[in-house]
Amino acid sequence: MDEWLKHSTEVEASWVTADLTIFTVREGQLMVLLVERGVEPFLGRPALPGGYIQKDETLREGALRELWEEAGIDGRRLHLEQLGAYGEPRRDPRGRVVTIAYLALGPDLPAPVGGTDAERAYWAPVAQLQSDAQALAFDHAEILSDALEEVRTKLEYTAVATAFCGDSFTLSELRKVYEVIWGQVLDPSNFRRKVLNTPGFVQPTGEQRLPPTGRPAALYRRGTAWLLSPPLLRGGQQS
Amino acid sequence: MDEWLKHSTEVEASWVTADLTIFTVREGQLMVLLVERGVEPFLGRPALPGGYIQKDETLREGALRELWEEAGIDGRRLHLEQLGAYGEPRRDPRGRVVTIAYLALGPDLPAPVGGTDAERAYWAPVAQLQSDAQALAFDHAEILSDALEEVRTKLEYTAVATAFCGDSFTLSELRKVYEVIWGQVLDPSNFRRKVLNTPGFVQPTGEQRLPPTGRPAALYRRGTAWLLSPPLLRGGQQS
DNA sequence: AAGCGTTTAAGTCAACATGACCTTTAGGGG
DNA sequence: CCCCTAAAGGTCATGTTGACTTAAACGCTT
Repeated sequence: MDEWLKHSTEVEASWVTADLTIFTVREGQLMVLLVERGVEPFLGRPALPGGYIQKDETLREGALRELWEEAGIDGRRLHLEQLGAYGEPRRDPRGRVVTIAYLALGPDLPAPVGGTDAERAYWAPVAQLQSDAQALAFDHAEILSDALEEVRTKLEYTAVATAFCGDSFTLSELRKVYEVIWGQVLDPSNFRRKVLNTPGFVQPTGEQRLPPTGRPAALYRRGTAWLLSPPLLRGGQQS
Repeated sequence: MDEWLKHSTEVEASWVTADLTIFTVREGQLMVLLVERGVEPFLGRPALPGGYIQKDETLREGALRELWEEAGIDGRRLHLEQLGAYGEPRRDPRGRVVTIAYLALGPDLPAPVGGTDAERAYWAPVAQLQSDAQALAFDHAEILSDALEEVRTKLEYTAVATAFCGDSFTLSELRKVYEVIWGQVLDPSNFRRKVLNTPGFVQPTGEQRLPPTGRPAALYRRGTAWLLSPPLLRGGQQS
């Protein structure tokens, strides 16, 4: 590979990893999947799941493989999108490691199983992590923060909220996703009106679901639209 | 570095590059900066400017350095944001190369000077490139397409349009940015009302500018807000 | 079976935002 | 001095929003 280096000896090979920020809504909270590191550096510290990209896989394939290896989660049914690359020269004490951060979203996911490196995988409430962000390994606190901001924004102008719901869901469940992630209560009636008036956001299945108490709720599945127009803005809704 | 590889011999080091999609508005068109490649592969083919990230620089610093080396443009005054990572295993015939794509925006920029690798740098109209996208080297057509989509969307809900204008600008100039990038004509009066009613989007300088013909236009500079609320949606404006 | 609590569903209304269109203002050039 | 042009500002019918109220449909209790 050395013959490519023409102008500078300052170029060197890097290791490329994929790290995943996996969000789900559980018990009325936004949760993120963390692993307890089983190897140095940051041994024993919580971290986002991730690992090295292999020779013949795409970045996305690598992210999916790490998700499976480290937490036993099949990511093919999750919403998975790239967040961005993080490559500060000293973000990893071992050398130059550039990580490609992925954002994954899913409905209330199964409890993760331990990974191959004897890591322990578990769901952690995001709200609680914000206070002591120092706990996370590498620059994972920054990645998590960016991921959260990304999700909050995307809720407004895409149908990404449906990724947190199952195949069919009630409007209350969908609203709960917005409320948990935005951290604000939304008016049920206005929320319903907006969602139903946004073409392609959701479509009724015709089925119903019985809540623990109260009137049955109609079920919906996600519609064909990804971009919402008009968007669902979190503005000054008070109550 | 080899002691890190525990589970697989399938991991190998990668080369990490930065590629830039630099947009500007010139002559009523959206233009992108291209270079004619001076080395193999894709010798002589147009490509986005870019090159290898060096040992001790951040990804962003590398992007800025390549911009300077390949096109003689000082990017410190440009809006520069990361687009994402592109890492298909065979995107570069020389081996595993992961590129971090950056999006740069600037006001009508000076004609670029040739780069160090005897590349010729020039502005190309984006609209014209869409037709024969095959002309670009590597996966740069895909990167360009993603960059364009990103800019179109960000115009709606951020003040990024001001990055295409100089330090002070008229509302007509700002509107022209939207019209060129969205490819649709906007009503001048309604555009003015929306921009001025969006808190922090622009602020008046008190100065005026004389157009070639017509009434003098008030000058504005960018305001303090980055996110626009309410956003400037491109919906069904007809005329 | 009548009443109650609860949740979904649907309606009301004033305030505000939007798109289409029109009028006025302020320059330069003939 | 009139005309052309572009900026600036106004009008108005139509939609959308947030706050709030009312109706419907279930289980549960009495």
